[in-house]
Amino acid sequence: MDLTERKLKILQAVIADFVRTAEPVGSRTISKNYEIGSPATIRNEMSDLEEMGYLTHPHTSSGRVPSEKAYRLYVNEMMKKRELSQEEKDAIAKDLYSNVTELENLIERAAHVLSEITNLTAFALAPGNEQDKLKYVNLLPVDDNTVVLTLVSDSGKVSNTAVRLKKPASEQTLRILSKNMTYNYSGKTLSEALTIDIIQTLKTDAEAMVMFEKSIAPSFIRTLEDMLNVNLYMDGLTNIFALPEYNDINKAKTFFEMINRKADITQKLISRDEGITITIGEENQDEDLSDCSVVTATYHVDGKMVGKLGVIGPTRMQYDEVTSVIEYLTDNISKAFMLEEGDDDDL
Amino acid sequence: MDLTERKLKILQAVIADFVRTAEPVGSRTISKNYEIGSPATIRNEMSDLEEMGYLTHPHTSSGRVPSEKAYRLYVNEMMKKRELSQEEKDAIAKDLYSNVTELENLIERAAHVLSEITNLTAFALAPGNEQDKLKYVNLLPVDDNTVVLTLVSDSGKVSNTAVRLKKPASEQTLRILSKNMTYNYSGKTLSEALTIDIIQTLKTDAEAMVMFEKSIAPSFIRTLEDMLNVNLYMDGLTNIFALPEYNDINKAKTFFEMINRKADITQKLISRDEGITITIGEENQDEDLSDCSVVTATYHVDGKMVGKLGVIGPTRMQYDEVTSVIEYLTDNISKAFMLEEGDDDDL
DNA sequence: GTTAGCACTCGATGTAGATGAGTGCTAACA
DNA sequence: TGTTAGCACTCATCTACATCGAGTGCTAAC
Repeated sequence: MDLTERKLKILQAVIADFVRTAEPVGSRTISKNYEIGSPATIRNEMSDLEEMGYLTHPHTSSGRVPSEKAYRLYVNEMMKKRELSQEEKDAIAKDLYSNVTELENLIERAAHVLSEITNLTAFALAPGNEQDKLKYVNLLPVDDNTVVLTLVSDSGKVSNTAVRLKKPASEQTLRILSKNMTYNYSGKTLSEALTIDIIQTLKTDAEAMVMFEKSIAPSFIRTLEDMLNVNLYMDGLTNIFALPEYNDINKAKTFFEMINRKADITQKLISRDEGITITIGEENQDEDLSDCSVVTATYHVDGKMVGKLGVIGPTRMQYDEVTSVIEYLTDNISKAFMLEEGDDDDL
Repeated sequence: MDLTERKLKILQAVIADFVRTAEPVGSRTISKNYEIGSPATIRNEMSDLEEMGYLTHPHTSSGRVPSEKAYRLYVNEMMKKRELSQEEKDAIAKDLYSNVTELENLIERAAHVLSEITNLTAFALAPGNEQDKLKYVNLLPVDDNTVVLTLVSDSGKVSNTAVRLKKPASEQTLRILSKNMTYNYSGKTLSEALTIDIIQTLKTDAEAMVMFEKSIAPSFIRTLEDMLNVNLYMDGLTNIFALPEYNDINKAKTFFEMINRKADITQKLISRDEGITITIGEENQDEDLSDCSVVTATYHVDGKMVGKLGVIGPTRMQYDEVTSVIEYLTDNISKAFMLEEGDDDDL
């Protein structure tokens, strides 16, 4: 079956309506608000669209809801870039630079502004020491339940962390892990290290794998972040309470619990690609994010990526607006960093 | 009317039951579980207790709920100190010191452990540069809507913050405010400055007062905190979802919004007295906290207060347990700091 | 290919009655 | 005089049932 012009028009209408109201959209509504045809015609088309996987049906007698496939299509093909008006831009910039004294502060502010405009949960990743490389990784057993994780970086940063193990580890397991970690991590930049998933390489040794996942990894990530001096800011957390999809207390709870695992989020964000990324629902690796969409953008200094800005919200979000605002904000941040770099001489 | 032995016993029973179940307690329940007398007798006594303000009555045909006055009485007079068993202490200590490498980290960990044990929201205030004093405070107008807030401390720290005003300010207002702030803040330590409420002294000038409250104060507090390097950690935020009092989405929302205004909380906590403090419901200055209780304790180094640890929860909380755990944790933190001080020579 | 018409589905809403936990009051009892 | 049994009354909660209406799918006519 083909996605005819009219089908696209209807799909767009359903998405637009559903994004606005969060209620399943019926054929009458669309027939009334758009000049497409009678309810019956639209019903037929919607039925086709459902067959093609773009719409779903909460129950027999309810309207249609866009599927993730529909959002993906919309984002890839149908979404027009929403140009911000000069007034909007001015308002955002004004907001962004108010109360801002330092760059670090600007990042935090950007998350704030972003969450206010989009009414979603915004996050920002402040720049870290991206160039620094890991030189040495070691696990030293102290007693049955404790090991010391040592990291040394090229720039000379040293970190020793005592890690309590959930279960006692054999010396052999520790040797394997230590060797494996050194092999995989040394020579990598700190941020690269955060993105590497060494679980794969441990598959041969279940014990080592479990130990790494449960005991070592959290401390390791935390230490890397500290060394990177990566800072994650979040804002607009409570915005989700205004969304009907989180009216259920359990949904809200799950969301907050997910958000609270900061470390996870940082890892996820860091590993994202350059530029604007839109990840919809199940496209997210993380199960907890499977009914959320995440939009991120990077900001740069000297052409190097240094940080991220983004939002998390329900798959039903105003992708066009969100994208535009994030883009405008990251542009501004990049610009601000450039100015700052120039300013350095003057100070 | 007198608080007879029996009345106290009944009150204690109501509190114990209500803390456990969050349901209004009826006369039959108490009659069954405690050897006090028949339901009718207990009803009569409860009626008296209500008249005296210790119990309330959600509606005619429901059981009794302790009032804040009852909790206050309980905390002051009836509560026995709950001694932690050696096992409990060991478990807490084990938990506290796991994954801990630095003192800063210990504080964060303490908040974590505290929230896990109490199932409430815990916070911890990490030590800052308490001795440093404010030397100079100034407001410099830049344009109608912007002023630069300058703070200089004894130790030479300087901070310039551009503050956007909600409303344009007359030069006169700025002069008044600037003078007032200098007068009130200079010579004070940074943490003292955080506790001073200069709103009082501005009452004569409504415009200055509003401007201070809405525009200046947030930046001022923030800057002070930065200079102090005070860090507020929170943990167990999502614990409230398990509490029946927050089953209502709006309640949860209000709670999170309150918690998110970190600055406010810091201010409130810093201004708290030494030792263990229990603030119940309306006793809290902040309206948003009016159905919460806050328990805090200080930890010390060299006899000087350096930080705080505490929980926020519904007025219905296990005050005895919470108090014991917080006390044990702050003792441990103080001890750890002492050791660290001693260790310095070795490193 | 489009549309009007109609039967059907199913969640949402509203109402009435039953249930039960709990109170307050009265009168009898120790 | 304090305690208790008994009883009428209150009120939130639950269940069953009817109703409503938004929306669909299908058929037949245009």
